[in-house]
Amino acid sequence: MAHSEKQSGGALRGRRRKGQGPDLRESILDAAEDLFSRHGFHGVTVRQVAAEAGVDTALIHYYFGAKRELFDHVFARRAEILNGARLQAIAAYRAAHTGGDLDPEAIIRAFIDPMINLSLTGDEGWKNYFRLVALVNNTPAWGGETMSRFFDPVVRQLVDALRDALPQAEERDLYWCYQFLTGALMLALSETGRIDHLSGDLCRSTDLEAVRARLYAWCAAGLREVVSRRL
Amino acid sequence: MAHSEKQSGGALRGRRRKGQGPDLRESILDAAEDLFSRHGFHGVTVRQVAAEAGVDTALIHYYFGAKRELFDHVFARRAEILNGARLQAIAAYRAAHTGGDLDPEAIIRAFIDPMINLSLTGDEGWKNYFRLVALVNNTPAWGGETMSRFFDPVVRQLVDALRDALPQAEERDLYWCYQFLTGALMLALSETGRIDHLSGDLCRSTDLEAVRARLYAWCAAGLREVVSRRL
DNA sequence: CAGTAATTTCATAAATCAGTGAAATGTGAT
DNA sequence: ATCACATTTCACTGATTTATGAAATTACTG
Repeated sequence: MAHSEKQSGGALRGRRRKGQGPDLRESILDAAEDLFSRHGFHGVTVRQVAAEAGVDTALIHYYFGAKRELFDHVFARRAEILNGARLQAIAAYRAAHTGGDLDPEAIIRAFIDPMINLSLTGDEGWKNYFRLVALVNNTPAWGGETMSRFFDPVVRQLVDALRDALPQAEERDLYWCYQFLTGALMLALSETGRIDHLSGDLCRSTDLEAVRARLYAWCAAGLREVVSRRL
Repeated sequence: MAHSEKQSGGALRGRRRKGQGPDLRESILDAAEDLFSRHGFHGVTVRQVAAEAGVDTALIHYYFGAKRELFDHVFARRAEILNGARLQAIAAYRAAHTGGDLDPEAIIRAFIDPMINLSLTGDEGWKNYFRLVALVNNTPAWGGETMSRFFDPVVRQLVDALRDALPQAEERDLYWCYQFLTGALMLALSETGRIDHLSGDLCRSTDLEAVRARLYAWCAAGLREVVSRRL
């Protein structure tokens, strides 16, 4: 059975893959990512995933086992890349400012930019993935636990850096600010089109450069204010 | 058929209701609200709703027709109350400040407070409802359209008031700020418990007074900064 | 080419789903 | 009491779901 973790590893990957044709395993993940991100876990059937990927449903079970395992594979696939990019961005900023003061806004940029940059590559897969993360983030039943499992380490790096930049800040406030930040960021990256309709197309959900610039300002000013008010 | 709109109106309500027993129609909506808010539309079966409400599945179809119509009834039920409270809060602030300057933060409060207050009543139904709205807000497939249908009018009132308070602001920036605000607000009201776990219980998702005070500061400062930077 | 293991397809099991029609029950008016 | 109508329950259908086991196919190795 290929969906056991042992054989899904990289050692056999070279042997498993054909020289030319499309990688069906990745095609399945792409199709699942696309559909799950739009309709949620329960809104998608493995048959639909199979149809979009152009494979038989049995093949999905062969590679990934149960439907929930397929979902977990989708969620995990890009998490490492994203976390790596974020950790590197935060570390790079810290390395470049060892002696002097740390700028909270720059730290926030290091946290936000990797996501926006990945989405701006135009890779539809990343857009789907961020929609999926936003959906999970707002799923009370198991979203919090899932988010924590994959993203807590990098969030801790963010909070650590913000604490170093704002040593007078109360610990609690940093966490609350993170929650506000991620709520705004996730919704923006979902590109639901609501803002377009609401503003009469004055704003475009897909214009992530507009989001980026304003989100910097929004979060940095919000953080400063929350920290400085004694609540 | 009771699920036709004609007979669902209020005229027959008095005759339909028994003098004593529980209102099964409301029980069904409560159960559906609870389950939909936790697992999403597709994550809930009509049978589950029936079980939680303690009624037969056929009764749900009798009252509400198809499953999607049930969902729409749940979503619409509290929307009017919420919109009324928000419109009144905005209007009240405007009425109290006809001559002088308008304070953007006070306008934001008028938009945020009704939601937090309703959630703080302790009525589990309202908490479920806000979870549901947050879920819909982050549902790309049909969430944007649904949100617009129910909440656009009150959002326009918010934007109008902010424009009056900040006449020098660019129109686009007001909409972007609204999006950031609602992303943070919806996530906070979802009370997913993630912030609790992340902060080592330094923050409590359920402590909406902590959210309220910080969200005021966060949004007001963010708005000022976004508007003042020329982007 | 023969042999072996991985991959892919086929057929189907077993459970569950949304939704329906008719019967049964309750309720209020006359 | 009886009639009309609203409500509730029961029994069920047809479609669809996840998932499996076996067969067929493909790719690689010696």
